[in-house]
Amino acid sequence: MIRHADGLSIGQVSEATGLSVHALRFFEREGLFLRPIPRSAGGQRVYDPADVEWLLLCNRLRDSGMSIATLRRFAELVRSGPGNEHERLALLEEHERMVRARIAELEASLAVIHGKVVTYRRHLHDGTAAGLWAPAPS
Amino acid sequence: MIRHADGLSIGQVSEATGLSVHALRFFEREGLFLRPIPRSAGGQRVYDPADVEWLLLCNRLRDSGMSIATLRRFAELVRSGPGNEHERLALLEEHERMVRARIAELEASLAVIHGKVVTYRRHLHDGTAAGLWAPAPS
DNA sequence: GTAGAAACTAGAGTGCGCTCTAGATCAAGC
DNA sequence: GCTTGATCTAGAGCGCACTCTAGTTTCTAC
Repeated sequence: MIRHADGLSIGQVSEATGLSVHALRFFEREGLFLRPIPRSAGGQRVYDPADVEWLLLCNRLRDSGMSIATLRRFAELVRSGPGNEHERLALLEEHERMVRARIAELEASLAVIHGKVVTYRRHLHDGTAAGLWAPAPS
Repeated sequence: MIRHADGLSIGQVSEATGLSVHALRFFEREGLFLRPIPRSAGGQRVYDPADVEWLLLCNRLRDSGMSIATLRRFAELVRSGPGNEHERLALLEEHERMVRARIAELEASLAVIHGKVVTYRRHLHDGTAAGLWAPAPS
C-alpha cells in the first residue's frame, strides 16, 4: 500500500479534532467535507491536514451553535468554488450575529443568576431570608 | 366557581411566560413547580403570580443551559423548605460557572468567526484570495 | 501466519426537551 | 340551550445530532 505523505487515518483525525470516528463518518454522510475523502486500497479513509483544519473550523461553528444544515450549506458553497464569496460572507455574518445575540442572552441570564447567588450568600452569611424562595409562595 | 384574586389560567401563564401550555403541563409532570398547582372545581389549573415569577426564573436557568434534571433538583431543594440553602447556593454557583465558561467558549469561537468574516470582506473588497478555503484544499 | 487492533457498512437506537394527537370536558357569550 | 374556544388526560411522535450495533474486512506487529 502506498502511504503518501500526510495521509491520516480516521483514528488520527479523531484524535486531532476531538470528533469521534462515528461522528467523522456521520459528517461525511451529511456532506460536510469539502471534497470526497479518498480511500486506501483496502477501502479505508485517507484524510489530509487540510481536512483536519476544515474540521477544526467546523468545530468552532458547531460549538457556537451552527446547525448541521447550515454547516452543510456553507460546505456546499466552499465546495462549489470561487464566485460565491458574497454568499459565504452573508452566511458567516449571519452566524456572527447569532453568536453575539447568544452571548448577550447568556450575559443577561448570568446577571440574574449571579444576583441569586449573591442573595443566597448574604442569607447564609447573616441569616436574613429576604429574596429567597419560600417553600409555599405567598 | 370561585375565582379568587390573582387566579391565572394556563393560557394566561403561557402568555406571561412564553412557555406553551404543553410545556407548562410537561413542567408540572416533571416536578418543576414549587407546589402542587391547585385546580378549579372543573379540574382546570389555577396558577398564581408567584408561579409565574418562578417560571420566569426557570426560563433564565433553562435559556442559560440548565438541564431539566438540574432544574428539578433545584426545585426539589426549594420545595423542601429552609435548611438546605447551602445546597441551593452550590447548585447556583455551579451553574454560574458553567454559564461563564460557555460565554468564554462562545467568545473564542466568535473571534475565529469574526476573523473569517474580516478575511472575506477584504477578499471581496480588493480581490485577494488569501486565507479563503479553496474548493480542493492543497 | 496469526493475533489483536482498527476500520468498514447499513441501519437501529439514544437522550433531550418538548410538541402534538385524540377524544372528552369545561367555560363564556349570545 | 348552543356554539365556540379553552382546557383536560395519557401517551405517541418529533427533530437534532450523534452514538452504537453487528457482522465483516483490513492493517500492524510479532
